[in-house]
Amino acid sequence: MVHYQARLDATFAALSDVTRRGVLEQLGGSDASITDLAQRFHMTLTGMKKHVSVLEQAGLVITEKVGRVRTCKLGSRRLEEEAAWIEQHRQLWSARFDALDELVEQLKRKEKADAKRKRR
Amino acid sequence: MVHYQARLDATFAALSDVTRRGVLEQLGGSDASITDLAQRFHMTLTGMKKHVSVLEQAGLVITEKVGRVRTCKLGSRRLEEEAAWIEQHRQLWSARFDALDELVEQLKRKEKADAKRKRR
DNA sequence: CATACAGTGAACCATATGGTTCACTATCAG
DNA sequence: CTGATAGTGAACCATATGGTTCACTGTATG
Repeated sequence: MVHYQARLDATFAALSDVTRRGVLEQLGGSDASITDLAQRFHMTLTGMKKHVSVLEQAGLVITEKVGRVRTCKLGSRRLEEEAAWIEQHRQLWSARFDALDELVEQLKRKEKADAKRKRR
Repeated sequence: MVHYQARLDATFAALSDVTRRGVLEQLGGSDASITDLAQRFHMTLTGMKKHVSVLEQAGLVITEKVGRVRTCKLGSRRLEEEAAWIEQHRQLWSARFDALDELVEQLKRKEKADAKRKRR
């Protein structure tokens, strides 16, 4: 569990930049090259390359270079640890303030509905 | 929704430091003064004050100074947005992997069919 | 009053971050 | 072969971060 804290550090840091969150959303739609991403976020190739490296370091993105183009796609890490950490502390909050959280209930219902839909 | 991104920035940045996550966990147990926290995390008062300020800025901690001691406790924000963001992207990840599974299944079925056809 | 204690703010330091330009390599297309 | 294209790495820059020390204010307390 030595790496656990460092990993949380890296992931939360990766997520703390609006451009990088945008890249993740973009890659959620479809894979993209560095050039694609650089254009979409109005940035130099070099700048985007750095962001992608940060995301790759955090395990959130995988890249592969074939020919001269490097293709980026979502990584295999699924933010379970981060979700768990936040959930744990959301519960702490809730316990302390003893208030019910409508949004999460909505999310849960939505999840269930999604799951149901997927199952059919 | 202009503030939305800035808030995510601030919160994820606040969570990206191991000391600050520690402080949140500590405050989950009980309220504490700056001195308490500084001692527990082997840091100067000034250093801890900065961390607390960052957490307060992100709305994760509330402080109140009475007499000469400033008491820190968990704030009213409960990480709903961050949980929602992560959950949303966990689902994206999942969706992509489901799609991949489906593709593999299709390939398998196709292979079987091909094999059958060849055998005849 | 005198002294100790809790916190604060300014200044400083080293390192990290987010971005650029520029020079370069490697690959693709004609 | 020639040019254009995609990416890379080094150097640079401004600002942010995580920490310190030091001087200071305000509050308790003997």
